[in-house]
Amino acid sequence: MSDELSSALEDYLEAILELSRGGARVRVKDIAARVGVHKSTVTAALHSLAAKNMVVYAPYESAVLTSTGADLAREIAHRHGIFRRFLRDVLGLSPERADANACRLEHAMDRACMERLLCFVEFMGSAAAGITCASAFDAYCQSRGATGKPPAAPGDPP
Amino acid sequence: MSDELSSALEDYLEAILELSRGGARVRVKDIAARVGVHKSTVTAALHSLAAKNMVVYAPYESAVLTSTGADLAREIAHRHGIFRRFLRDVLGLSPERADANACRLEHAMDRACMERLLCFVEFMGSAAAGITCASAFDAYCQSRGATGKPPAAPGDPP
DNA sequence: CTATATTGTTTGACAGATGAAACATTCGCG
DNA sequence: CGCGAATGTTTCATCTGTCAAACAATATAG
Repeated sequence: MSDELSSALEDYLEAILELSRGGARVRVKDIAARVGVHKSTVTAALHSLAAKNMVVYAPYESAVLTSTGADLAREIAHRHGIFRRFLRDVLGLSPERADANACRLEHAMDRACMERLLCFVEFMGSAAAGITCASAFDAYCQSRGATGKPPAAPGDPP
Repeated sequence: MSDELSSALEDYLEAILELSRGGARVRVKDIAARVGVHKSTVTAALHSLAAKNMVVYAPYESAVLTSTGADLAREIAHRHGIFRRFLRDVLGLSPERADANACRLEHAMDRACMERLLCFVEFMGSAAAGITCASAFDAYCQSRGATGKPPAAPGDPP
């Protein structure tokens, strides 16, 4: 009933946005593959999103984001991108790991924090800080963590 | 069956750890109050945690963390602390907002990322960077966001 | 020591997310 | 067109996490 979507539904919305970028119809099969769930789960999610006016959905037809849905999807993708940049460019993690973590973090931070984080990422990307801080951070990491790269956590992909 | 706990169970574990710091027995009522759920939900969670060997639990008795459970609880609390420091000290958010967000973020980042983030928080807290970067970041925020504090997001507590 | 207040548990209901399998539809080729 | 492959949907079952209310145990005041 609430107007807040669950993480799961946010993921579907994001997937639909990405898949619709190419212009082709958004297939249940492709959403399922992207999110990593069964097709029937996608159908259920589409019903749920339609009930919340996030997509227009009719059986056997391509799901289309409503303007509300598209706005939300863009916001989620935006959050994802901010986290990815932070993890990759500021913390220096691998793109894969940055992305995998961004996928989960994107659902957990409120708007005010996100804005501040975006500011910070941009700040660190600016000439002034980028050079000063980034290299200083790297040196700092070297000085205490041997490689500077985080030690591969047992059981985690590299 | 998996050895990974859900966010919900991680929250209970963390609550039990905090509540047991005082030395007093950990009451279902207090866990419920802290996590913000009904008492019966806590009982169910305790059964679940006991089945995963995270707590030793017998009806009407105080739940006690196993050593595995205590380790995990400490790790979660550690993550919480790292995020809180990052949000408060680096991004400059209010302690309340930092804590509220840390509560959710703590379940979403993998170990390698956390270690790197910890490094970063410590780096930013060190004399070298703390002064240089923090004040530069503040200036940067001022220059683009009017107040430097993120604009109050509609619907969010201040 | 008992009555009462406090605390904890059980039971039953429900919503959300998921998978499997049976079923239905649509698409594309010959 | 018409059949078979690909795609999508329904139905059914399960698992989590949750609450509410009835119930049970414990603790405490008198």
